Amino acid sequence: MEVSLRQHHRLLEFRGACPLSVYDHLEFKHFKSIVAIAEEGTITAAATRIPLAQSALSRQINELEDALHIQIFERDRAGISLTPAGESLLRFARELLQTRIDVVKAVQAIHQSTMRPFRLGFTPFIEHQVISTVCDAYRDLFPKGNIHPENGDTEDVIRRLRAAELDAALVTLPVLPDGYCIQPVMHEPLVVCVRKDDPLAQQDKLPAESLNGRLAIFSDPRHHPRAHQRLLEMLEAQGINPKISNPTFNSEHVQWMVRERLCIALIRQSEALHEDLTTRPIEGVNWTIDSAIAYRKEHDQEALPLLLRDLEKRFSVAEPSSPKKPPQRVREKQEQQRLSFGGQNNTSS
Amino acid sequence: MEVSLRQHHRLLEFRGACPLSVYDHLEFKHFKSIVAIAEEGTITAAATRIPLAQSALSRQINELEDALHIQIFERDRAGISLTPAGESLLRFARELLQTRIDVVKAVQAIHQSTMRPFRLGFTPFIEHQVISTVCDAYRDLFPKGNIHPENGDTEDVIRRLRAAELDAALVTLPVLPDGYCIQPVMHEPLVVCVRKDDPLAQQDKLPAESLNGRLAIFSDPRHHPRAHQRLLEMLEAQGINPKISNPTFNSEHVQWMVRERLCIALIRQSEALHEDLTTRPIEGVNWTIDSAIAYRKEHDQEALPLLLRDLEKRFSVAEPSSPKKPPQRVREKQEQQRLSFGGQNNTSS
DNA sequence: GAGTCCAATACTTTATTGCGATGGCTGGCG
DNA sequence: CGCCAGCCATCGCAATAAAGTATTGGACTC
Repeated sequence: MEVSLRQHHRLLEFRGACPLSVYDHLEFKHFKSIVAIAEEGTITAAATRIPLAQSALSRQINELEDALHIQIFERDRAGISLTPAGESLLRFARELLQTRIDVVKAVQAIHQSTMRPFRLGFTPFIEHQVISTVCDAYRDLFPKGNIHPENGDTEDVIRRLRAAELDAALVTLPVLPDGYCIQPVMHEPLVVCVRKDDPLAQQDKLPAESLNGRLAIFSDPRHHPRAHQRLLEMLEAQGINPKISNPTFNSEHVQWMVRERLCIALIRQSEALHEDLTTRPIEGVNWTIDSAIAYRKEHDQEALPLLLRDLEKRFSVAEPSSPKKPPQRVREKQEQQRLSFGGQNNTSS
Repeated sequence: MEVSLRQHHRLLEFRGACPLSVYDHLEFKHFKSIVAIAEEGTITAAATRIPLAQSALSRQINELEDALHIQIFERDRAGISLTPAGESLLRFARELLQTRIDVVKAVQAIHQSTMRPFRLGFTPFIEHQVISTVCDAYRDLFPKGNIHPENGDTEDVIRRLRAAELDAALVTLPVLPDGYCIQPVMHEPLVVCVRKDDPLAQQDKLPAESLNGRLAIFSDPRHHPRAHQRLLEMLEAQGINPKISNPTFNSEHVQWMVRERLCIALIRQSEALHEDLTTRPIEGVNWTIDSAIAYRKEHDQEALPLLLRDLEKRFSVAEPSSPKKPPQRVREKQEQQRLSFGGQNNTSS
């Protein structure tokens, strides 16, 4: 019986499974050693920090270099320094060590209480597609986790974020980066919406002065005071005196106002337009609506670091002005998904 | 002497350094065990695959769960299954194990021959900003590495990629995904460039039929035969009969032709325009120029997997139609870099 | 109720790692 | 010039951790 077991081991070593390989000689403890030596400058100093005996650390690194056939350090008098290979390895060592911490924290959180729900605030100005991308990312990372999106005005969302009633919030800039961090996710140009038969539509870019007295703004000071104020400042800097309309986030409403020749308005470039309307950029300026995810630096949501890391990938494949299609990964060989010059999808409604 | 050393150890355990922590109980070998158990369904089967004794594996997992205070597996009759926490952990385990392999391969390559240069092909249609982003990513990952960008026509670049004379290539789609893989990096809408005083400029979206007989194309069959053919097909599908001009990639040249009323032309939406010109989308279609990085599946460039991984992050922060600014990471609290509604940068030349 | 399959446990054996000591090397300093 | 100090590599030995062997006990099947 015991003989047959041992034979199995032998046999399996030659199967395609995943038996011993060179890579197995590299463990997280080696990463820690490498980081410590690189930071301390000597094996001796690093050893006291690990903590470990100097001899043990020296041996550990030598055996690693031997197993991997990589010379990580250059030993010369009075110390030890990184080789080019070691410098790259150091970079990855730091990254992976941090990832390990994030993973453990997140998985611990899932275990305790099957993970408390992730409370994601968002403001009315955030596009739905952005919210769903964030939710998808979360569910992909934590299949059994719960994510609770809740909307609210910017100040309200920020206040709740700061009060730890939210774990993260999707907001549009500008916001005061006070007590929390932000990571941008999308930038979208702002353009002027006019009737197609408006004289302004003749021009390709609208001079700022041509908007004076006609441009209405619909942003609500209560929904996002800083953005509202910033918008007024920017308009003033361009010599534009806007009409302050009743606030609304309803794009249909805004477009109706423009169609009725009551005003012209600023809208997102990607907004679906009524057929009587068109958009024009403003000459000499480059205003955008910037969406970002905000979170407390001292957060207690263990899922957050991994989610942020994943979002960096999600908001990938820069795709100007067509906010559809979740990020597609075409890594290994497969049907080429998108033949360019391809879709006949109508972008307008 | 020996006493003082040991005292140092004691002291340092309480410093902020990086002494023993919970996370250190999780090593790569645990990841391997978790993956094996999850895939095999029983500890016994997984143990023969690792290879390891069943008892050892059982203990290893139990001790890990104990140290991390995470229940990874659910033991019931007839086997073992993942808890929700375990499912998430499994995901990260696979990812990190692959990363470890990629890291070791890349660093080994740096060591041997101080890493052979990374030969990156690109075609004339690739925006310079894309190339520089890729080069930046490479240099960031491998400070001592060399990257050699070389340009060429699409077929030439693809041929050299297939012949292993290039390690990767930035190309515009479509290309036959034959023997190599592609990973998209950017999509850019194609629009029609017309004079501002052209009657067509009155319209907001140009009906396909209005282009018939006027649209000239400048794509070179030699530079990219498939894209050329695809473009012709797409035009034909819309009933557009194009004028075939002498091929050129010089945007100034194309714009000059349009300014001289010789034709109208398809250009990238983000192209800098002469002041007499403007652009209009074509109604009912959504043509884009798709940039992608192509590489052999059986590549021998060890830097490639890590570069691809990093590029997923680099081409981040979807930023419609303003191809500037390398990706900025605003992770930890710092000056909020971009106040929205912010720049007064002129996008046109 | 015997057979089977599986995880967990007890105990033994092996491997790893740690420690202290030593030697070689280099650079600084008297 | 030579001595000392600092550093890394190596060695022998001891402690610890991990793996292996054998066994137990539970649960399901027939």
